[in-house]
Parts: sequence; C-alpha cells; structure tokens
Amino acid sequence: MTTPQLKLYNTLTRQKQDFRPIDPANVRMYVCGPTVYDFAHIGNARPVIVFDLLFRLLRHVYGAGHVTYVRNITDVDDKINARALRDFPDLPLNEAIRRVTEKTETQFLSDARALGALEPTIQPRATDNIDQMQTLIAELIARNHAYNASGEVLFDVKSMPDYGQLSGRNLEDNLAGARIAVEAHKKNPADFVLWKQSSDSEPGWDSPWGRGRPGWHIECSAMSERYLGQTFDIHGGGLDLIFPHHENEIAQSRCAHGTHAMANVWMHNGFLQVEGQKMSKSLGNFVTINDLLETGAMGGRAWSGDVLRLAMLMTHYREPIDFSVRRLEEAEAKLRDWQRAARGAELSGGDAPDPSVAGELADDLNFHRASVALDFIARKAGRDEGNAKHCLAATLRFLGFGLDSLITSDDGWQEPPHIASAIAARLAALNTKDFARADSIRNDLASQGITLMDYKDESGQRQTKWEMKR
RNA sequence: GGCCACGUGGCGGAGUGGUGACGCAGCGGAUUGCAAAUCCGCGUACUCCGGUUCAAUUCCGGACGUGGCCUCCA
Repeated sequence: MTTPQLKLYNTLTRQKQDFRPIDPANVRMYVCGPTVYDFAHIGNARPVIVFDLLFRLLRHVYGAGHVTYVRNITDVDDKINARALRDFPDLPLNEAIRRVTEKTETQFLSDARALGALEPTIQPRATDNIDQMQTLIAELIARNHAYNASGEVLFDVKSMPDYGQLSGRNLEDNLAGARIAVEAHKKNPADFVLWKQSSDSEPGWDSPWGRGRPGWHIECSAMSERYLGQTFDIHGGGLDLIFPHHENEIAQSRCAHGTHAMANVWMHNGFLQVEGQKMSKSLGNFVTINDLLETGAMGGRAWSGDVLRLAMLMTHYREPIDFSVRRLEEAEAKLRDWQRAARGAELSGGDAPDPSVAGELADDLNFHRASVALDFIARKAGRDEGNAKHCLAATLRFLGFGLDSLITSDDGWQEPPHIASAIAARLAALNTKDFARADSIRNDLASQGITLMDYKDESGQRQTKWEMKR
C-alpha cells in the first residue's frame, strides 16, 4: 500500500490541491521562524509542531534525504535592540544584542526539541545573510521596483501589477481604512522598507545606501533564495503573516527575479486562545512553552512536551484552538493509552508508520482522522493482535511522540525494591484473605502514583503488575 | 470602515445534499474479593432567520457571536 496523493490547502488559491513538488528528489519548504528576543509562547509552538508534522510526512513520502526544510532565525529586529538596551544597559550594543539573541535562540531550540520537533535541515540567521539581502535590494532598484527616499530604500508596490494576490487585498482596500499616518516620503502608503538607516545607537551594516539595517521582510526573500532557489515548493507560517509579511516577501522575490511565483504552496496555521480568551500579558494568561514544560502556569503542574504536542495536533492546523487545562488532560490521557498499548514493542530504524495513518495525514494534515486510525490500531495492540503493538509504536514514533511516559514492572531492571516487597506482602495477605490489609497496601502505592494490576498466569496463579507515570 | 476565518452533543473533534464518524467523560453490563486493564451496550448535536431543493448540519443570502489582518504579533 502506498501513501495516497498528498493534498495541501493553498492560501494562494484558497483551495485544497494535489501537491506536486518541483523536484521530487529535493522537496523544498521554508517556514518563518522566531524573532529571538524573548521566550517563545504557546502560540509560537503551533507552527513549530504543525510544520514538523508536514516535514515528517514529506520525508516519509519522498524519502528522508529528499526534503530540505529551512526555518530562519530572525536576530536583527528593533524589538531585540530594545530588549538588549533594557537588559544589558552597561554593555556595548553589539555585545548586548549577542547576549539576548544567543540566549533566546538556545531556549527556542530546546523548546522545539521538547515538543518532539525534528531539527530543520537548515536554520539560517538573518545576520549571516546581510550580503544576500543587499544583493536583492540592489536588484530591485535596478529593475525599478524600489527607490531611495529620505535615506530609506522602499519597495514600490505600484510597480507590481498583481500585488496583493496572497491576501486578496488591493491597494484601495488598504487605503480605505488605514489607521497609519501616511509617511510623506512614500510614493504610496503601502510601500514598505527594504533598508533603513541606523543611528549610532542602533545596529547597522555598511551598504551602498549608507549604514543601516534591513527591513522586516527582506531576510526571508534572501534566505529562501539562497537555500531553496528562486521558486520552491512550500512556504509556511502563522495566519497573521499573510499580510503584510508574506505578501511583501512575494513582491520582493518575484520582482527581483522576474518569476511568476516565489513558492507554489502557501500554508498558514490558525491562532489559539487560552481558556477561551485571547492570550495577552494584560489578561495574565500569557504562557510560554517553557512555563508549560517546567512550571505550574497552567493547571498548577508541568506538562510533558509530548502532551503539548498532542494537545496542539488534536485540532486541525487551520482551525482555531482553545488551549485549556482540560485539553491538556485529555491529551495526556490519550497519550498514556497509546503508550500503554504500545508497551514492549521493539523498533528498528526503518520501521514505517501505519499506512492508514499516513494516508489520513496526506489529506492536508488531517491529524484528527489519523488519530482515529491510531485508536483502532491501539485497540488491537491492547489485545496484542498480530503486529499491532509494533505498528502502533512505529507510528507513534513517526508522529514525533515518545514511547516511554510509563514505567512498569516490565522494566524490571529499575524496579524499586519497596514496590516488590509491597506486592509480595499484598499477595501474602490475599492468601490469608486479609483483604483489608491488601487494599491498604494498594492504596498506599496508589498515593505514590503506582497502579497495581492483578492477572492470572498460565497456571492460574495470581500475579501482580504495576505501572506509574514517568 | 475594508478584508479574512470560524460557530457541530458535557468536552474534544471529523465529515456529509438523504440511515447520529470517532475519542474522552458519564451510565449499564461481563470479568474482578475490590480494583486496574480489557470486552459488550447506551447519545433524538450541527448559532439564528430566510432562500434553493422531493430532501440542508452540508449549497446561497442575511443576522448574531468569536477570532484574525489592515502598525514591527504564530
């Protein structure tokens, strides 16, 4: 059984379409990564997880060596400057910025790992691609798509006849309700900055247009071209990036190269709320990934990365999510069921996921249907039918979940001695029908998170297994 | 003001122009000294109002609600 045709919803056409890579031997995907000025919050986790799932599926369909996934790290940004000045006022600016970005980047990578995300193939930094950005800007000026005004280089949106295709906006729409004061030096209010001047107290690079720094959108155009080419397969990010960020990336890349497309498929994940409210610092429901992993910020306890991953994937990636304690609890229970059913399976490197699960995912990442298929396998695995246990384990691993959230008596090598002796004492009590004592031992262990399970072996003799949460 | 999503049973959540996906929780039962695990059974849901249709939760229009974008936010 082969994986069915992959279908993806394309924001550009507002339709689900069959996915046909430009080059099946090198499928290329770019996803907008973090701006490294602060801890990533739970909303930031969604694209990390969603596009990791897509990356895994693409590797499955086209081969692990035939997919290139680029996720950038934005380490030049005015928010970073502000944070650097606030946190390290006594250091030279460049040093202060370096401290902020390094620390934040390390934290982000550690969060992403905890969420079960594979490392992207390439994670380029904006500051390592300033030359590429300048080359692109020079090309835009040469082709009359950009102009220099008051020391800024601006993109001229009027020079692109079909500007606005991705977001479905035209320039008049934007004008009508624009709340921004039109800056006098712009030919058109929708024109956006490619390069801006830096004062002495701002980070800057020398350029043909003076010492300055890049605008917000140009880095993605430069880095995607460098690593994926002028036209590539998939570009992803959050819904909020459609306009203006992705719209402007498209404008820059297509106009600089004279191409008809920057990426063929544009994918956007939906937003989330926390306990029914929009997440904001003022409401006090702003949670970082790290808070969830290590503190009691939600529900008064910490949650594993696997639980966060499942809680996020339970809802289709384009739908809004209400992130809640109840959702986390449900994800945890589901994960525990799967892991319990998969217990004891031994995997080798090449074990493939179940075709029905991969098939559901192929339909625009329909994880929820995939999880229904997984429930079916888990049920069979629970009865230990055929190779269901093994299949379940391989599929869980494919989906990015760990297999070891439980410790059980099957892991004899680490069985704490007090459990063994308590079980022996309970069995002895049962032999004398001293149920009160047996139950008190059961309750005692339960208070330590240890669940006892009685069963009969082949000779009809009572045996006891146990398990506890890791 | 303009543009764009979304609104399914206690909760999560898919899907469809015509017999109530599925999971969790709950209830009943089998099994169990009691449990756990497992198994069997149990649910008159599609925001509202119009329209199209033999038939709408599904298509069209409108209302209401929630959220997003239009400002450097996933």
